[in-house]
Amino acid sequence: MAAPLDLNLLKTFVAVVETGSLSNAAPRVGRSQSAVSMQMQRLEDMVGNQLLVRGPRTVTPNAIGEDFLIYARRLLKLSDEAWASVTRPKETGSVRLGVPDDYAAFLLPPVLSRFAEDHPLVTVELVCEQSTALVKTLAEGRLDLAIVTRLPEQPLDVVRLERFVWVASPNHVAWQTNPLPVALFEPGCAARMNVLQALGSADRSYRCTYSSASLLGLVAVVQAGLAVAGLAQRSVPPSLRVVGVNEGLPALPDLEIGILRNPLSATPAVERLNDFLRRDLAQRA
Amino acid sequence: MAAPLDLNLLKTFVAVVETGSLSNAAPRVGRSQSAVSMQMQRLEDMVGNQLLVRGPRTVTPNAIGEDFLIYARRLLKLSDEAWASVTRPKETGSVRLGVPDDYAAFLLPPVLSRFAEDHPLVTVELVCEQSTALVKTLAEGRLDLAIVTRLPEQPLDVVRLERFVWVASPNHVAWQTNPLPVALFEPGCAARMNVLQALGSADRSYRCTYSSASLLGLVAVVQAGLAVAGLAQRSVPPSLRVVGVNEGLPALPDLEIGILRNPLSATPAVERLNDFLRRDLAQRA
DNA sequence: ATGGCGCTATCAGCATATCGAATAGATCCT
DNA sequence: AGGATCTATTCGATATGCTGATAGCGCCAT
Repeated sequence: MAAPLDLNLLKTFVAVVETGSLSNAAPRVGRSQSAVSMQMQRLEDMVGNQLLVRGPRTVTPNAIGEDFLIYARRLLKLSDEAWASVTRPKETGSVRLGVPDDYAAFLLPPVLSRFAEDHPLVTVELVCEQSTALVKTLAEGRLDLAIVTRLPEQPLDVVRLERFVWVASPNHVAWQTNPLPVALFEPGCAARMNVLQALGSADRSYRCTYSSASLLGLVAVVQAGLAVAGLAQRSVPPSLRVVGVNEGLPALPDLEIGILRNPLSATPAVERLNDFLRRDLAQRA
Repeated sequence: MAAPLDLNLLKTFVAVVETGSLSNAAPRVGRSQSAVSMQMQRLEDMVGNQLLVRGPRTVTPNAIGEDFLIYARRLLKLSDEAWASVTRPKETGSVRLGVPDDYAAFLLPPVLSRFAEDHPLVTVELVCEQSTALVKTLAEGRLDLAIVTRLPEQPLDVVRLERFVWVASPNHVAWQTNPLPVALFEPGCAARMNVLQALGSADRSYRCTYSSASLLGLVAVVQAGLAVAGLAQRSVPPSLRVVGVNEGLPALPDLEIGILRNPLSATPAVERLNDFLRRDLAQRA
């Protein structure tokens, strides 16, 4: 029997093939470009065959490399399964997580998907409300964790800043109307306060044409050209366009995101999700 | 995704479980006992779980270790397949291998099985004859390789020593008969010469009650209690028992095993099998 | 034609991971 | 009690893999 393959080399090989270049694979596997280059050379030396064709702009697998790629993926997957079998978390149970609905729509799905991968036995119940309502629901003990936007003067451990932008319909110029037609989230919402504060500071007169807790309602009004609105940049759907100072609108301050924790919810599952969210949100800031 | 597993550690883990101890696994993976000890510690640290239970004389997997063992074996097998896919030898063709029939019965099957795994496209034709006959067949060009027992004064590169023992029926005491009834292989055979030489040196009178090239014939005579015989220890079937100096029989010298090569057989396939046999026979000495 | 960009390959120096040999400690057996 | 067998640990050597810098090549825009 030959020496077993080095799965780290295989992981890099897969990343190179999937990204199409050594340089782009490097951050993916947490190595420098030169390390990746040498790893691939080493792998080819070990197996005694060329696996990759280096073009001027892209790197592609040759025929042997394509065969090998299938095995590489199978081995890495099986390695993951082996990990899971031996490090299988024993945490079960539910976590009630509160989150504003714009985050539920755009920020959370990949996060929760990754958490579920690592913690297949933990159930996450999602409650979508505005941040102020979440604070209240948590205080009443009906939530374990809540992702919230910080209100002025509210003590909150901020784990992330989120850009906050004006959005308008791509086919209308609602911002040229006076007073400015604005669609706002419910009173008490940090996003609403950000908008009003900016308009107040800029001495810009406005008219509130729509007020709702619903992100989708806001998007519909803006898309119809009836108003502009302030949204977290990450929440901006493709049907709207970002506008700003070029259109004579005042700059909007960033939103500050934090995680609140119910002190009475002390299960390992809550602990895990809390840690996971903290790390993930901070990483992707 | 976690870092991929180190398959070298898994290989060691499998060897430890299969041999039942760290010390016995060490030569199997080509490492010292201390390296094996540290590897297992490292593996357990990495996965965050104990996998092995260390007893005073044996090491066994715990429940988690048994789960992991299954994955370890699958990963190592898949790694072998990946190797084969990328280093698939293109050697095809046949190799005519001559071997004495006691080796054919007991020594060769696992060897050839392993060779076939690594060289699925090579066909091995097996010719079973006594060593002296094999030497002749090879010289006539009808064999490519031959495993033979060295005759006195024969130049042969010995790759292996094989213990040679007296065998008798478990239900009879044929060795107490005078003159000693002996079943022998054909004249010219090294095993036969070993027996006669030992008896001559011990000045023990004997009677040849059976002479044959057939291992099975010898076994039948001995099993019936009609004679004793000298066999390579590895060839001794369960139906016979090993006897020796305790029964008043002279010690038998080891058999010397070597591989002969037809100089005109220079194909890559012959080369491969030759190398493979050399390595394998020497390793299991 | 030239310069800039994007990419891989290579080199030198450094950090660290792994190894073997020696030894300590524990258990078992005679 | 002594010897054998086993695992764990320590220490020093060294092999290995890494990063950062740079050379070389091809492509593209001016």
